Amino acid sequence: MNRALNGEGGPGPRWLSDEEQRVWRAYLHATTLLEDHLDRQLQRDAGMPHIYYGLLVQLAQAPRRRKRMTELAIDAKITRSRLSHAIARLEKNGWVRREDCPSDKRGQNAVLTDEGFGVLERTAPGHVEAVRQVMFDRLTPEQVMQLGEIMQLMAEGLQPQDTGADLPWLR
Amino acid sequence: MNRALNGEGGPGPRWLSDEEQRVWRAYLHATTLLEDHLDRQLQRDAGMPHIYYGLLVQLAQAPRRRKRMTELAIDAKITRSRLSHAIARLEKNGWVRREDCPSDKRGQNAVLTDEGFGVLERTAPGHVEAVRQVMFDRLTPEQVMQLGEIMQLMAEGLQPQDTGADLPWLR
DNA sequence: ACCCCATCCTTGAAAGTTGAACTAAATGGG
DNA sequence: CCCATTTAGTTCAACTTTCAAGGATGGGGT
Repeated sequence: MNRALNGEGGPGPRWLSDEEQRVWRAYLHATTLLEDHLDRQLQRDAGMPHIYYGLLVQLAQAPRRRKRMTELAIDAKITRSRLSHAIARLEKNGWVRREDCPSDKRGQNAVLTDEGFGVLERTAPGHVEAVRQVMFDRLTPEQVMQLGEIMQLMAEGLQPQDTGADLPWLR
Repeated sequence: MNRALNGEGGPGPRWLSDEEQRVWRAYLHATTLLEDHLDRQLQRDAGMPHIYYGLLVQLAQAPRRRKRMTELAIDAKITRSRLSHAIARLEKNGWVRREDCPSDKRGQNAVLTDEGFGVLERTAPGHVEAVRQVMFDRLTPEQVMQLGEIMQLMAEGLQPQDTGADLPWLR
């Protein structure tokens, strides 16, 4: 990441060009500021961090406002462990409750309560406005499209996948 | 964020269009996957999370490999409190040490040790490679340029600034 | 000199996250 | 039917982050 660290003469790492460094820094700068901004906005207006809010949104969109824990974890891109803690907290708030899964006795459903839905109804407009102010009100429609494509491409390189090393069926 | 939450008839919140929702989700998806990816990569290869690595990079780039705590906190976009804890941890690792600021007895400099610099030398290539694989190897030069501009614009809407409310000189 | 207040940084407790270990239940081949 | 394996979810300990409070120094006005 830093040219000053380059001190050898081999084929060496492919350092970033000045332009690439500039873009990478802009990316880090913007994404961290935005995440901090949304975390504060939601902590203030909804009493929970962004990721917890996202869990409620997922549940609100799910059929019958409920979802299996593992599925929810995958959709929200968090570990099952983290989800366990998060749901425990949301349960204390009365916004979510747990429910045994009828078809699989190991399973749990997280269910959005009416109170939880109410919180979303009250806070979603402010949240959307915050997102809009930072992203969509500042970009041209063309840039929005470009951003969508770029993020799509980056995500494709990050799909939870094997590293390619040490796969049993390759040994 | 969710049309299903819209239940009133007033002027109402400006919900996101389908296209905007798609882009927003792609953004969240890609940025969280990337941050997780880099955190794991660095935790594995360098024994610290991405943000701590960033602190070492800042110090490596600073004159005499040292920086005032507050300045470092601002550059790394974290609170002073968080920085205090982080530097304490890096100090335990022997990668950073604290130094009283000669000109201001309240001040502290964080100084990158030779060991800390060594860690960077060893791990920077792998980190750059990780960044490259996800971002620069997957985007066209034009997309890289577009991303830079977009991130620049978004950051401008997020500069640590007043909310516009309760400014003393407006009362 | 003195006082007031801003700035610099740290601290401690509470909240959140992580990764590994663990329990329970489902699954599938002998 | 049995046992080994896999899957679902929780729990524990270690670590990180946040928030509010606090101690110390600097600086400007009087």
